[in-house]
Amino acid sequence: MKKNKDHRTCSVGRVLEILGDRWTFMILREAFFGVRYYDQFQANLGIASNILSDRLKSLVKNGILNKKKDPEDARRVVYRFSQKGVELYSVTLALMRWGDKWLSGEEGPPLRLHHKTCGHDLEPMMCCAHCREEIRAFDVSYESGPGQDKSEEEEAD
Amino acid sequence: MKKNKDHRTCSVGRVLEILGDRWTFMILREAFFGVRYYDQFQANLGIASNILSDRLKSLVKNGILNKKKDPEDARRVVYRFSQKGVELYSVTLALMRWGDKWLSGEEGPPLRLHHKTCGHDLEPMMCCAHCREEIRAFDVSYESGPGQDKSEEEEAD
DNA sequence: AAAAATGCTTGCAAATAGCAAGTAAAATAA
DNA sequence: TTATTTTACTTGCTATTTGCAAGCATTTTT
Repeated sequence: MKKNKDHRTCSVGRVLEILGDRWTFMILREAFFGVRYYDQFQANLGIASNILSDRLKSLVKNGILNKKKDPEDARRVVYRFSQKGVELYSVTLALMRWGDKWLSGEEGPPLRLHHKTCGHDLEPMMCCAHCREEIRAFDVSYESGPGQDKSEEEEAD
Repeated sequence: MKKNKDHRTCSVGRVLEILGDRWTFMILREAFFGVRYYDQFQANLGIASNILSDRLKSLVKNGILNKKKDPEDARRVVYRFSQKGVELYSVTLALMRWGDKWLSGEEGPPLRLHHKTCGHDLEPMMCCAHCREEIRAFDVSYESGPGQDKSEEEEAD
């Protein structure tokens, strides 16, 4: 991808530079389902091995996955989430929830989630940490934060 | 992308078939910031015009954006979110929140969000709609749902 | 009537992904 | 102890996708 101008800098652009391709997030999804080894990723996803290798390297480089030798079998390499990586779970849930609602056919969603914490079926929801109300797009306004690049800033439209 | 085997079918794979490329989600981010016209998307993102055209078509085809002529200027085409599309806001927030936390430098996040509903700064959080607790990966368990493809189902690992 | 704005399309070059084969290190089987 | 298999890759080539520059058809402004 050409480096985008990302005029109105926000973190979404930065994240998508790491995760915004056709495979990276699928790899993470597998990892959230417990996959840890190269051959499992390959078998479950049907991804070309050079691409898988490249994406795993990128995820490790970006501190999302940690790579280490399996102490039980030195041929094996174990890929595990770092704290940074495991916190992408909210993105996974947001994607899954939207897909369950809008892309499932008559049959309903392919997977059911259960919230062990409260014992109920899990319906993930993006809420305000302060008031715990569900967040809708038109309830949010934006101001430039401390990390905004002033040289590129412009009026709201 | 080669059609992936998506062995353990879940909605994330379906969603990423629509949104999982280098540009589609950036286009949606711009739309969440109020962009409605072709030339604005192009100027803000620096995307090639053939690719932008292709992605907008795909978003319209998938019912995420609606396309209509601007009644005030017949040259202009207005792209607006459908309900299906606007509900991708939770994904946008999840990405932004993670990027703010993990990819901002010393300076802090580039954008500050304000929750008009409660009047406080917005810290988006993925929570359980039932108990309103924050969801963490290891608090969730999975069962196959009604839409699971039985022919491909396998034991948990 | 001519020029400019807008939203595209087209053709070609460059970058990226996919496929099949090969390799190196470690484990297991003969 | 050697041969075979497993695992995690790499390499070289082909196919697909993206980027760039130019062009085009409406509609609006001058």
